[in-house]
Amino acid sequence: MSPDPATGAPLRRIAHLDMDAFYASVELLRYPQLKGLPVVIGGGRRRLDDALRAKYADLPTHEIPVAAFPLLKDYTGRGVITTATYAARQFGVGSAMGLMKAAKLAPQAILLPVDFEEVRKYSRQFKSIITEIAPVMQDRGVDEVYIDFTHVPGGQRAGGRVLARLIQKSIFEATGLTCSVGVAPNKLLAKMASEFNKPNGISVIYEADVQTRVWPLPVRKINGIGPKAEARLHKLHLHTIGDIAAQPREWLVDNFGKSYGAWMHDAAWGRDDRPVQTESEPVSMSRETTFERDLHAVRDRAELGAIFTELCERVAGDLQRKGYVGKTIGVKLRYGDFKIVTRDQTLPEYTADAKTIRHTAGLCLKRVDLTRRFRLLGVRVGTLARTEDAQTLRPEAAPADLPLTGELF
DNA sequence: TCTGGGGTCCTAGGACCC
DNA sequence: TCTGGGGTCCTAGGACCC
Repeated sequence: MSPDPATGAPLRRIAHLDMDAFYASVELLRYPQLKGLPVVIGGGRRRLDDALRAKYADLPTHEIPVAAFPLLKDYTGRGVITTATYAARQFGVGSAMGLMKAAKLAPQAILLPVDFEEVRKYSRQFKSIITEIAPVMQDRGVDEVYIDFTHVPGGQRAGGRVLARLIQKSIFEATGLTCSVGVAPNKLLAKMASEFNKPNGISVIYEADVQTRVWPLPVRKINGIGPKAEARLHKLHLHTIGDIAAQPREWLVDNFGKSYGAWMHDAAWGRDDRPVQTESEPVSMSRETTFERDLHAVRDRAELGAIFTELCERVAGDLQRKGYVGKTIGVKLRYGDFKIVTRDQTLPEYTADAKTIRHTAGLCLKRVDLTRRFRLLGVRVGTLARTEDAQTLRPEAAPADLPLTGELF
């Protein structure tokens, strides 16, 4: 089953590779004594492990006694789980779950904060191993990629399984990290397939497998069907992907709209011709923060002003470091009831200047209801261009000498 | 003591232009 | 003189993903 017997052209073979419990696995490299134990990564506001590292500064990290690690039950504050080890998942905890809720389910689990530096280091490393073997790779965040196997030597052997194993093995030998791979005719199916055999597994599927291996799955397994669409499908008595595939396209279009309905029909039939894209330009950059307690624009003005300024400075720093400027400045608030509002404003010129961003974001803030307490504040810059391509607003041409710190309005 | 942070894409209405 | 159509930009919200 390598090339198409009719045309002789190679079969399209797309892989999706997903690092297993990536953030947690990276920590286990540093603390191998925690292997097999329930470990949860997340939070990070209280750096419980700072104390740990300070206390055992004279010991290599792998010799720190297990009993010394911070436990989930001792955590207080807002935050969610980024990743849980498979041992921790046994307790019913997993990604995106609130830490306080998780603490009730797995009080004895060890809790470590996210170490972005370390995670990014391993992310770069595993991706460069992949591109050395198979150059057509698309980034999908820190721990996932799509890879086009179609024209890679050996990419057709056993439907891609041989190449998948080579990549898996190369990553493990270089880093000690495992991953799961799905190989399929397209990205949509590859993404599903990579979940079939986790962790450290490989799953190969063909077009002809859609009926037997994909149709029995719940609708949520389609990447792009989230909780809202799932609920609507359930109301229409559609529970499996096969249930969707059995509906006429027009019926789906009538119920879900021209674009989403048609896409859903294609997805249920395993059809997807999106290319693996090796390059992409960012659309926006943002920074946001959730406060330890809900804040009020008037009563907590000084604190909010400082946070606001810092968010603007960080976005500006991100833009400058990465060589971008933007034209649309916006703010985001999340109220105590979790309702989100956004306001934005487009400038006549591009900028990456903290003061200009701060001033414009401040104008946006004036347009939202600030009488209610809120839990999150964010600053966003969109409509980006590379600095060297853009006609930018020079900082000294920005509205001068406005109160830019400690002042929200 | 529910519910992070950084993104993308889509929709939809109004402004504005030809 | 009774109501064109297309196109683009801007803004706000929402779904979804990792």
